[in-house]
Amino acid sequence: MEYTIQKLGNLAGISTRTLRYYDEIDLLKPARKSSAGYRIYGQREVDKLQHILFYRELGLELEQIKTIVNDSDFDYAEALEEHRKKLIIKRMQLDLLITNVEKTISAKKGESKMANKEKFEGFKQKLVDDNEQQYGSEIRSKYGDELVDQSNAKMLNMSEEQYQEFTRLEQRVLASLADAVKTGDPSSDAAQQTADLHRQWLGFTWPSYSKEAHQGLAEMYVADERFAAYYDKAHPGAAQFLRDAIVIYTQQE
Amino acid sequence: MEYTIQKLGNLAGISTRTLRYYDEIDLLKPARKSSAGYRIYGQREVDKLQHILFYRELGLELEQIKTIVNDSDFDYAEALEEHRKKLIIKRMQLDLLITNVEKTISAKKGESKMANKEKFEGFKQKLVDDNEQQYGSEIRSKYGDELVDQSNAKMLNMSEEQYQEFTRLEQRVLASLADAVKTGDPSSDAAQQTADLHRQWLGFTWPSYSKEAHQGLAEMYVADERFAAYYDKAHPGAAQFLRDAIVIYTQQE
DNA sequence: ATATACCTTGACGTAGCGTCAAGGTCAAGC
DNA sequence: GCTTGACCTTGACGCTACGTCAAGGTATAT
Repeated sequence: MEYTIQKLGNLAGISTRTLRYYDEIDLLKPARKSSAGYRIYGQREVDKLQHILFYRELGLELEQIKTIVNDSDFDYAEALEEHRKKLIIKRMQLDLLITNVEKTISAKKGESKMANKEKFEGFKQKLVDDNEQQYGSEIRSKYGDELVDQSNAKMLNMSEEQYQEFTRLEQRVLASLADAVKTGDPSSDAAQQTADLHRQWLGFTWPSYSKEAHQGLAEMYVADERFAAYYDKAHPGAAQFLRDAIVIYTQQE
Repeated sequence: MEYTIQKLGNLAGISTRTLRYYDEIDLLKPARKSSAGYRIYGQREVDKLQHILFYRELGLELEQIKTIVNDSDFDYAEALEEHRKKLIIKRMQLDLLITNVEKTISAKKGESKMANKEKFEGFKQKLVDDNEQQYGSEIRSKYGDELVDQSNAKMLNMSEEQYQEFTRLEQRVLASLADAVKTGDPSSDAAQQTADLHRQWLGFTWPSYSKEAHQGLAEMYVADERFAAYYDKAHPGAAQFLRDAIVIYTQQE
């Protein structure tokens, strides 16, 4: 079986540009070229591409992948181990960043607390009550900060209407999912509509949309039992179905 | 006090190239230029640079920083909040990556080699079968399934005993939570014990422990209804309670 | 006058492609 | 045999935040 560039791209779910780039950097060369100069890929290239994409999924750099897939006796175990360390470090840095950002947020919030006074009225009342009771002042302030932090982030930033729309949308996702799952086909219109509703729903809590993030969340739906349980309530296997639909949704266009 | 480009660079600990770049993108213009065309910065620019570098430290993009430092009445609180969300998402993706890398490592290392090989063979076979038919989104989704299946062997990589302990631990978290919530006090011993169990439970699915991650997850328990529903099954308000307990737990030393 | 320390603009390189642009090729229908 | 449209080619810019030369002008001390 032979493939032109686009056929291989469709098969693997990547763009032709990507394949041309891989050719350019000698990561994946076509088996041969047709008389007209077209790239022709064979079965061996399909197999090799599978390996490449697998390692790409793991976040390895293409240069690394090149050595891994070319030297069959390359110590990929060590390469993966090194990669893991890098990722761990990256995550630690991210954690540091996040705490710094959070500190800044709560610090700035402290200054402008008065401005948002009314918004926080209810929470403040609760805080005061709590304070009166058992928490020591130190814990109280931290706890309070956190509470305000979280509330502000998730709910208080939404207006009442927004919040209602948010929950309504969630219901629609569930209803639509229940409908779609009956078709049994994640690429059906109904399923794709569900995925689109889901994307809209995400818009309420996520700062911006990205296919990658959407797909990443979809993976969590099957990987994490808590998510799975939530969707499977509607219909057994619904989580998996939703995940499939989202994958297709994000890969289109 | 006036500064040439290098003096300012030394003062702030950044390169002259960086300053020239900031000039180029209109992030930080010099106060004036000397007769020979040298960039001359004044005190105002020093101050502004402080702000710029502060936000840079937090990982914001220069474009964002530009709007923040130029519009004095820009809502930087919201910008920071959005930024935080982005970072959290990034962290989730990183976590997913890391677990996948780890799964791959242990799969390649372990004796499950054969199983994996078979899976991979089957995966390749499926590709061949698929291409006999036609190309389209449906196939792409299957392709995705296989990839995920393979890398997603998170549970399969656990031994039977490990898995049983994992589920047992989860039950203990729920039972302990049900107990603790009756005290009504997230700082109570019972609640703190629950948080500790929860940390142990995390150890099964998370490669390494960090307070930030633990706390981040706790926030999700209340922010995301799916998590909340899972814990509230045990007792109404249990999710909020667990989150409070975890916050206290992570803030202790 | 010369050395040297500092300044300028310009331009390429980075990772991994997305996205035109200009132009050749192939199969199908008329 | 011609047109159309789908598919192919190479080439080149764009994206982030600069690092790193390079070629050449300027300030200052000796």
